[in-house]
Amino acid sequence: MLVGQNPAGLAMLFCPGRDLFELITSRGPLLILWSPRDGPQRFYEVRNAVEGTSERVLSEVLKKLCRHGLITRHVEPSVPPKVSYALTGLGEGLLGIMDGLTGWIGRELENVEAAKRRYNAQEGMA
Amino acid sequence: MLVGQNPAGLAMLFCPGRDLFELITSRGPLLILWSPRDGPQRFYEVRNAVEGTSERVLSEVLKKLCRHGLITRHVEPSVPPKVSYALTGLGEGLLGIMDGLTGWIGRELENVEAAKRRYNAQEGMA
DNA sequence: CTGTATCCGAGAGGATACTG
DNA sequence: CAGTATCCTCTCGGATACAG
Repeated sequence: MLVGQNPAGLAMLFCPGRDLFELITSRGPLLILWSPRDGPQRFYEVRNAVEGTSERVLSEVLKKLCRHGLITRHVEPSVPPKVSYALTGLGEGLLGIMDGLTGWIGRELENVEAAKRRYNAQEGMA
Repeated sequence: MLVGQNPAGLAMLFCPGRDLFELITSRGPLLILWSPRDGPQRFYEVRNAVEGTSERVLSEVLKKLCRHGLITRHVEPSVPPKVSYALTGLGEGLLGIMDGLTGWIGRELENVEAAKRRYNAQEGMA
């Protein structure tokens, strides 16, 4: 089920791409994906960069991102082990798209806030 | 807190725009926003279009979308009442941006799936 | 028809401790 | 250093019943 009579292009989204869509739009992944944007990062670097995400979630998400081919995981067999994560082309592409969204938010935020104020004002009288 | 040392442009996102971002990326809103894309829709029309979202969530989300100025709510004072929801310019703009994302998913989905298969294959041996 | 109120279960995600 | 395991809370979202 889920979205039957909706415009095409959406239907496409909510079946095969559903999984991917949810990955992208959940809280953790975006934040984490942003982290290695300027070059590969070690586990603890990502953790510090994101700050506010537990290690449990972090490793979980990193695994997911790997599995979807958005980042790569490189292990250097030494003691202590060094593991670094880097964006793939796919991941970069996604970030590019998300820039569209963050850009839109940046541009329109003021309008949205204005709308909120108007809405609240209306509520006040009525 | 939340994202301190991250690249600029992100910081912008995760403070004032945070609220808006979360609205956009939660499950209900997107689906619901898509519904009145081809013209105003009544409450039950939206409900039928989305199918899989409870009335509780639906009315809640519609209210939020209203408050953020993404849709308008028009009440026709009759018995029984007729209420219709329509996209605003702001809402249309957002949908336009989201098309970017759905488009990307559409184009790259195959690559993502391929990456998954590769990942799983590697896991098999190792 | 258009909602609001109430209840409830599943799952996301945080904190902490421990292992290779 | 790089995780995994465990526990636990808290919010999201579904189902249902009822009101204007």
